[in-house]
Amino acid sequence: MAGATRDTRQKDAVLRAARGSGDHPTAEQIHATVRREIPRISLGTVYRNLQRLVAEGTLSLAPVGERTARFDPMTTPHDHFVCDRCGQVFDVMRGRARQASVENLKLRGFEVRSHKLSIYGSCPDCVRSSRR
Amino acid sequence: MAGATRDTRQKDAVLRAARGSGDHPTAEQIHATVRREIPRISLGTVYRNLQRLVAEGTLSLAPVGERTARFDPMTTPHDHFVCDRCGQVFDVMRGRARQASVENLKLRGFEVRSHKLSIYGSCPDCVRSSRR
DNA sequence: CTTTCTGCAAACTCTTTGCACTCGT
DNA sequence: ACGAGTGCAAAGAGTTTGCAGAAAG
Repeated sequence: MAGATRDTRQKDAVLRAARGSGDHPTAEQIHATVRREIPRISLGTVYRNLQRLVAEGTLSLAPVGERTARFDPMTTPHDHFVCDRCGQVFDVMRGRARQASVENLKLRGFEVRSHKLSIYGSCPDCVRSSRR
Repeated sequence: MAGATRDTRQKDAVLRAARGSGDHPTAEQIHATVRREIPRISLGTVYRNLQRLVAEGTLSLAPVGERTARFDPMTTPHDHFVCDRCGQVFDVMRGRARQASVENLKLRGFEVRSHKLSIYGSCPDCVRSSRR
């Protein structure tokens, strides 16, 4: 499942930029970084490679509720804290209960105001029609 | 806090359309609905009123990870299930533990594949600088 | 060699905004 | 009357795409 797309200089540079950011960069930020290495790389190419990397599971999308997509180099399951003021996104270790994550953040000096949980999968109707 | 903005025919119609949809409609869908009542209403006006209603807490934003915003007439805290196949968004009652919500959905015939938790608030740095 | 990827620029989608006018209070 | 809201059309941000040429396997 890993080698579905070709290995290009651009794709490699995009992945390294995403991983090296130590953050949850936008496509623009990744483009800016990669340009230092490949000055003529286009934003379109960055987007195409980000898509491939997400499809391959090498990157994931951070669920910040903004208009701009943010890419996440950490692919193991974890949660996120989004700061309302400065916009920074922090990784949060995942516990079984929501309450645990929240308490832990508070102890570390975060002020928690709200949270959103989205669950993904197939609804009963779609499960049924796929079995037919 | 409720009467910050004026009460117009358009705003009222937008709210009724969002509530009457029985779903998590997009701005376009709301526009289409309201047009049956106010044919000359513009999409810009729909957006402006949706913004006001969200700011007033009368509507909220459903955190589906799509590009298009979806508005949610239910303003009491709850979670969401998003079907990967048909795109429908379901409301999920909120329990203390994530596990509880997930188990409950499975019992009701949903197939759960993943979930995303985003926590919002202020990070330690911003908390500190706001107290100064 | 063939197929996929690239750079470029144009197109697209969703949302916001400036303006002159209208309506709520 | 005055300020906030409206319709319209144009602009904006973020992302996608068609194409001719370049590069990977």
